[in-house]
Amino acid sequence: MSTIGTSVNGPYVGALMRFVWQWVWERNYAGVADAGYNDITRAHVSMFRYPTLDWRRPTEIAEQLQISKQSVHELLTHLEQHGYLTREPDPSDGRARIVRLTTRGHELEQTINQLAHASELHIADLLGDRRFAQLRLSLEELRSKLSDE
Amino acid sequence: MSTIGTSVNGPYVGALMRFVWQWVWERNYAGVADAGYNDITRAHVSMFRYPTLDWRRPTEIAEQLQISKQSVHELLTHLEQHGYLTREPDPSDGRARIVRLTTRGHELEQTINQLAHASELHIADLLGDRRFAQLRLSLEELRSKLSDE
DNA sequence: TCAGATTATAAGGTAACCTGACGAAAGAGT
DNA sequence: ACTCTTTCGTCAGGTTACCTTATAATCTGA
Repeated sequence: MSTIGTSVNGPYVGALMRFVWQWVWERNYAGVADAGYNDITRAHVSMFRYPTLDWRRPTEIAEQLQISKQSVHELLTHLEQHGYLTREPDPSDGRARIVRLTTRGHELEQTINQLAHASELHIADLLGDRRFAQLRLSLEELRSKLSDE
Repeated sequence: MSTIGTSVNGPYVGALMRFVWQWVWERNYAGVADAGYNDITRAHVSMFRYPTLDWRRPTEIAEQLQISKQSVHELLTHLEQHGYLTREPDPSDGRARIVRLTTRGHELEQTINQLAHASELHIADLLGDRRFAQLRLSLEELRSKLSDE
């Protein structure tokens, strides 16, 4: 029995996207663990999905991850305790702090980015360049239109 | 700043799929809540993503949802307490039980299926029939190849 | 027949979130 | 300069959705 929901004409694209995304995510997280990062969880890894954690403020991170400031605070505390980053006072705002990645943190970030890139290449390879480009174009259009609503 | 990870040539398709899938999922779950189902959570709704919950065994459900039997047990207990299903003994196996949807459970299932279908139509509409068909074909191919690995 | 597997369930634990409240600092209006 | 409101990070405490381990009942195969 399939694990994918079905419509009249075949599986739902929503369900298919969930499946592919989960495959990528599992692969990427496993890669992080295999690289020797055994003191962080999935939630910590997903904080790195942005351009970078370096020079960012906790509140800003919370908005982009769509989780509460408190959750971000806890995740940052863990990463700080394990030597991935420090939180320094913001010279331009006495209330705020700024996240600074340590060398170890930069290495982790680079590992995560390389894994994401490798998964991307893998998918492109399975689909062929032409269809991969079409896929990305359609997905970008969906993202753009859906975020306008 | 974008909430989507970027590669050299644009956003990662993995990140884009997460975005679209989350949009669909939020919309569907909101639809369930709007239909008046306020005594169930996201976890309960996701149990209905399969063909049907009717006539299924808890262990079977656990395998397909990829969660533990205990988690399934708790979720089923909640659904049973709120009148969506009953668990009856399996005549062919004294250890096992069989999930039976009540009328209320069937109504919920139908609501969920209609919402999923509506989201599918919405996406098809945004993309146009031709590109939607291409998208589904590519996603199906990815699912098929990825699950073979 | 009886050892081993499998079913549902119980008990207890944990990760990843949440809300609400707070002091400190910033910014706006008077 | 002085309040008023907002925003920042943080603390305390709670919930949800999972998990592992264990167990009684039952089934299965040698």
